[in-house]
Amino acid sequence: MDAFFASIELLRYPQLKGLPVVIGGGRRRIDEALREAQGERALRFIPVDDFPRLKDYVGRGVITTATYAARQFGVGSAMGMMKAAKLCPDAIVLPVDFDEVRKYSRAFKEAIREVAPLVEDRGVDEVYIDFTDVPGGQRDGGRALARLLQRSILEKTGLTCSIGVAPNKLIAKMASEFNKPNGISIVQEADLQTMIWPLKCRKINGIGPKSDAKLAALNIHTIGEMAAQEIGWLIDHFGQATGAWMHDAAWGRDSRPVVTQSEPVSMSRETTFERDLHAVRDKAELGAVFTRLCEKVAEDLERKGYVGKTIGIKLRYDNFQSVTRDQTLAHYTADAKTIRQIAGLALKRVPLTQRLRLLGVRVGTLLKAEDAAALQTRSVPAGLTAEEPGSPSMDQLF
DNA sequence: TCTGGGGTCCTACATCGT
DNA sequence: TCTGACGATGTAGGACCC
Repeated sequence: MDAFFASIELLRYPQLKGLPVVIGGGRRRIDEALREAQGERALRFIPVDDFPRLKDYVGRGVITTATYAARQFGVGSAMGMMKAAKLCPDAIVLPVDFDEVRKYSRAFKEAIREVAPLVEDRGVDEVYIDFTDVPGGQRDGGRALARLLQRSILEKTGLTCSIGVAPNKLIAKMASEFNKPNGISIVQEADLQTMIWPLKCRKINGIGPKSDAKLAALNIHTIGEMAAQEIGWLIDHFGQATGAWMHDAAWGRDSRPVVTQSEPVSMSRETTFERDLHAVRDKAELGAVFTRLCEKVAEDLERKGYVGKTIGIKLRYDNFQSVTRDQTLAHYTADAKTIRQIAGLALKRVPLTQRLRLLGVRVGTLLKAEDAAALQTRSVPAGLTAEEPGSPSMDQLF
């Protein structure tokens, strides 16, 4: 298979070109700051000097993405806003406008599908493309088709796009990083030793901070050093599946197909509080947030046409430790009240003496609503529809 | 001064039925 | 009847991704 990996560059304010800009943080706080300064003026008309700066940012939140100018200061995705403010206090802060992002994401993917129909979704700004059977795809090693895609994306969205071309998804993804922004990189099998092996292990999609640290402790820092290890040695240290996968990855082997269709496994909603909340002292506030989260998950399920039967909660304490509790029902549901009730039971199985930073609700084991309707028997297990006498009401769960 | 939100996948372990 | 092996399933936690 021949694969492309394409990702778009999403910053769209021409007046900010070349400046350090970070996008992220709590959306509401930044929106408020912008409105205070600008009224309802559209972002693209705001003069550069009027944008809020990182040093003025107050509160929780992390950076979603940063311009290359901001990255020069060591600022990057997933970094806390407070830490970033120390590194680059004058960086401009922009809110994440998810509706806009989704709109451009759709246009980006449509533009690609018109040229190459086998596309795998990898989030809002990334896709894999199998171009094996696209007419003319092999011309100039794939470069001609990549250029065509870039042109088409630019025409339809105004966005630039970086593309990696390789024999499989693993290498295509790495290749796309070589020449950003708006670049094309081609990596062939024969380039493995010169182009891939010198890279840090962390560049492999699937090796995160934990695995990277463990590898470093074993004195393995580059992909080439990883490739030099016996597969058995990797399995001894990382387990059967991970060890074998690491060995394959280091040798540039990846047989995963481009998957054009997939079903969601779970849907969830979670929120981090402005301040840490206490289960007893902030009972009313927590209860209201909890109910709202359940309603939102139910709305999501309804809107997308799914039902689920594993209902779970997640919470994060003030020390950042997280716990989850799941409960599986005998039947599928998308009903907010049922979700609230079962999630409430799950919540009761968790110690609530410590302050809470985050609360989340999840519904898993999903099925298309129409498939579930065909399956569903009319009988509902006792105890799930009516409360038993003496059992706590939903308002008493905290 | 810490560390978002929405996901997927993997592993380990407990439990249960055969 | 007891015991062990084994697969299926549920649960909890964690790594990782965008």
